[in-house]
Amino acid sequence: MTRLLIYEDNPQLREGLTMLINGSDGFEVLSAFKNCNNVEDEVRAFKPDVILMDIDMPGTNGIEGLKKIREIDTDVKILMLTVFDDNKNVFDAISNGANGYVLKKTPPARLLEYIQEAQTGGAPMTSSIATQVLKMFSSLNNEKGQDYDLSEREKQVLQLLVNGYSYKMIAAEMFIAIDTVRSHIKKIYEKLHVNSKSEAVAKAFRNKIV
Amino acid sequence: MTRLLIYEDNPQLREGLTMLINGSDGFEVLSAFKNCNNVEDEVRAFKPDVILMDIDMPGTNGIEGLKKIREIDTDVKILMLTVFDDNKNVFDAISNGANGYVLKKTPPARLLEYIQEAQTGGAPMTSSIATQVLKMFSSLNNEKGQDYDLSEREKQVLQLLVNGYSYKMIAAEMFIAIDTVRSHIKKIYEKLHVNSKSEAVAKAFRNKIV
DNA sequence: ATTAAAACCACATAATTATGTGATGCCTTT
DNA sequence: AAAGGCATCACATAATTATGTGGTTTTAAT
Repeated sequence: MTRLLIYEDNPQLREGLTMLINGSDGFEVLSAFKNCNNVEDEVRAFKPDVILMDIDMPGTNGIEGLKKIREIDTDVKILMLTVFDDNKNVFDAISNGANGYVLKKTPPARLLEYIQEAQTGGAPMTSSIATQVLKMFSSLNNEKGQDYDLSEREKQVLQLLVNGYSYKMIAAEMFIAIDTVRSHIKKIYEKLHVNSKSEAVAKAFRNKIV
Repeated sequence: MTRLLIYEDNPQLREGLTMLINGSDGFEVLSAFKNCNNVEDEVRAFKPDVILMDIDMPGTNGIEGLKKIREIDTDVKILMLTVFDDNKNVFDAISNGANGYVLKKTPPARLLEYIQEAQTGGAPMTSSIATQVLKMFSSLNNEKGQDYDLSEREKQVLQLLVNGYSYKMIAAEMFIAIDTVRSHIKKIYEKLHVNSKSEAVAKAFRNKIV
């Protein structure tokens, strides 16, 4: 038996969801609330398996509710409900430990499947939401800016700078004179348009050169 | 009519998929191959809507095949097939522009739905795969290590260091004496266990203090 | 063959950074 | 009331870094 709590401000939808779920074998709605004002107490009291959480609610919105719940319970499965596949909310929901993210227009049969999947450790997502997630994901990992035409040797030096090496240590590490290290670094600064070690290090991180 | 290419080294599965899809209204398998050796030519020749790509193939594996295809065609939808929800492959597939990622054990009816969803811009994923993705995602963004008990003022100073400010500039920016800046920085070094500006900057980035 | 870039080295000087030792006032916790 | 952390400032010195000028040699491109 999957035991649920529902948070949804729209009375029709709240009633509809409750009826649908209670009318299905293996599911039971413990209670349904119209806001998240006392979400911590409610979750503690009912100990549900799965929570359906509307994103757009007056007062404490769904993301806030999600955060509150995650502070006191990291296990309960939380399925976010929304009308839009809104980029910002998807990101926030995922970052804060939502287990799934589905559109409200999901057909009832599908929704029950999603609930079940969430309970068994899956991460059900409407495929349009999944698209958003993948886009964010690949953009996060593929934007590795320019490499500023650093030569191999210059990249090595920059890498060592990033690792906190002094000129002297770099010279020893690379078996070259300290003046050569200076030369390389001067060239690196020109190419990166900076004029200090820490700026170079910062730029290296920001542009994922290292 | 959704037109597909299939890449799958296992003859039984290849045949099975072809039969299944060809036997379904609205789907047509243009051709099925046992490896990706000539994937570019084949994609160019057939111009499919969707490609089913097995991950684990001898020779050019599915990830390599994916990369090859994406070099010549960024629009065709590519659905990765795999037996395991293997972390590393999921990551690579997503980073390289796969449109979906489903387990081979997906029931036939579901698979057809997934193909359709992929074609219409969705990102179908077996929910266990989606779980992986969400985990990677939130680990990427939530691991903000310790904050090393930096005071507010120290955080400000560190922030300015990261932005490439010199002591003099920090003093001006914060309306304090340069010696005070030194004090703060000395304390910061102690707390971060470093002893140079660039190490502090690097640590700030690595631990997402800034 | 000439050019250009990269990699290497040297000397010199100015600026910045690192480190130590003190000191004062404020606020919070004990 | 005392203790500790925080924020502020001062003076001094050593070390490191930034910058300029000027080289040689090797390698790759035109």
